[in-house]
Amino acid sequence: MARNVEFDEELAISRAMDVFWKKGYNGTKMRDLTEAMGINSSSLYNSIGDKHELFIRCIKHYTESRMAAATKQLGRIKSPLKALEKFIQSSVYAITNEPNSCLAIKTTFEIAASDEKVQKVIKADNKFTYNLLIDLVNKAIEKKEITVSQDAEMLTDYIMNHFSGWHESFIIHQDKARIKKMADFLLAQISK
Amino acid sequence: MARNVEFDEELAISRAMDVFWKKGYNGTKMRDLTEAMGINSSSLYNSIGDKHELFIRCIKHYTESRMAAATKQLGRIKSPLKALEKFIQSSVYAITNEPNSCLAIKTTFEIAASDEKVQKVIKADNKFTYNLLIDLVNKAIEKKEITVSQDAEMLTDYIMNHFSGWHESFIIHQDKARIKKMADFLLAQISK
DNA sequence: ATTATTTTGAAACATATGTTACAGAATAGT
DNA sequence: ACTATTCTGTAACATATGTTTCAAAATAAT
Repeated sequence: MARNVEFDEELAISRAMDVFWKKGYNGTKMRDLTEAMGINSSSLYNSIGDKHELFIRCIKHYTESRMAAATKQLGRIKSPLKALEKFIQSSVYAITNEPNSCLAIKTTFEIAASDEKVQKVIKADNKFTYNLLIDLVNKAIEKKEITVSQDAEMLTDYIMNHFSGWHESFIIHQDKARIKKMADFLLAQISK
Repeated sequence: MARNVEFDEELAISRAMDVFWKKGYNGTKMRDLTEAMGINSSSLYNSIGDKHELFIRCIKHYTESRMAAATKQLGRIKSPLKALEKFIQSSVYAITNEPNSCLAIKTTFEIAASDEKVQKVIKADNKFTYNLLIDLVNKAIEKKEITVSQDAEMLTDYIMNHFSGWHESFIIHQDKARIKKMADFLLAQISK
């Protein structure tokens, strides 16, 4: 028996996410957010909550979108090693072509250590990727597509942990070729 | 013909560094800094400058200390591969025992992409480590201690780029064993 | 059409924040 | 001891910042 929300909440979250992505949590001001979202702060507080709650929504949006994309992309690939390759190559593409480095990694280094709620979202995202990859690694080991190590857990960690270094490298050098060479070497290492 | 500065500037910088290290650039307030440094803002502005200049001094202090420590530690080791091992093991120790993750990496992800002066310091630090390591890698390749690849530049990048992933992992899981296993695997990979 | 309820916009609020002003204290060189 | 100069502490300043207030607008259900 009353008025409905006027703005598209998902679109607004996505716009806010872009601001946080570029400026970080502490670097983003409420006025940056309301301007980008195209709504007034009273509407924001009324429908979503304060800055921190909005940030949580934004990083959830970010991580959930990535999860959906990864699941979709890897689903149809039969060879587990080929799927791993695809995942790594997609990461390289994102790292070297997106305007900002990964929001999850930036958030991890900026505030995850001191913000429990944020850490929970980051952990969930990490766990998802870990589960996705360890499944592939296990299958690849079974099929003898991977023989470099039998320790699937370590190997999954090992693979995953390359991405933030690649982001770091790209922030510093903006050199796509360097990232590609490292990725090729990683792939060569695990493909034997 | 006048009064001298009362406080120990290097000590004050070191105290300020600890605050930035823990809270990040945007998360640190001037009053956090003056309190930790034990001086008031007029002395700070009078002797060092504004927040940004102080930050530059702090990250320079951080990176220069690390450079000195690395040079000192690796100088006496004869085998280049052993020196690489030592560097990696020292990094693992720092990552899993220091109260905050690397200030240079945190800074890279927080503001290096949008702050030229900061980026310059970060680049210099990166270049120093790169030069230190590529020298070892080249010598190790010459001595046939490393045979996994002949591309010293790529291999140096490859080794260096593990550290931020290990930091990320430790922030998320606080599990020393996971970092150690990855480091051991990396060492096994390059030691053949 | 009325009503009860919710959303929205403009403005304001309380506090935080980076920085400066200035008077007095301190001191290196004379 | 004097003096010119610099440093220090207190307080304040101007603006930024996260959040709230409240009246008016909108609308779903009756």
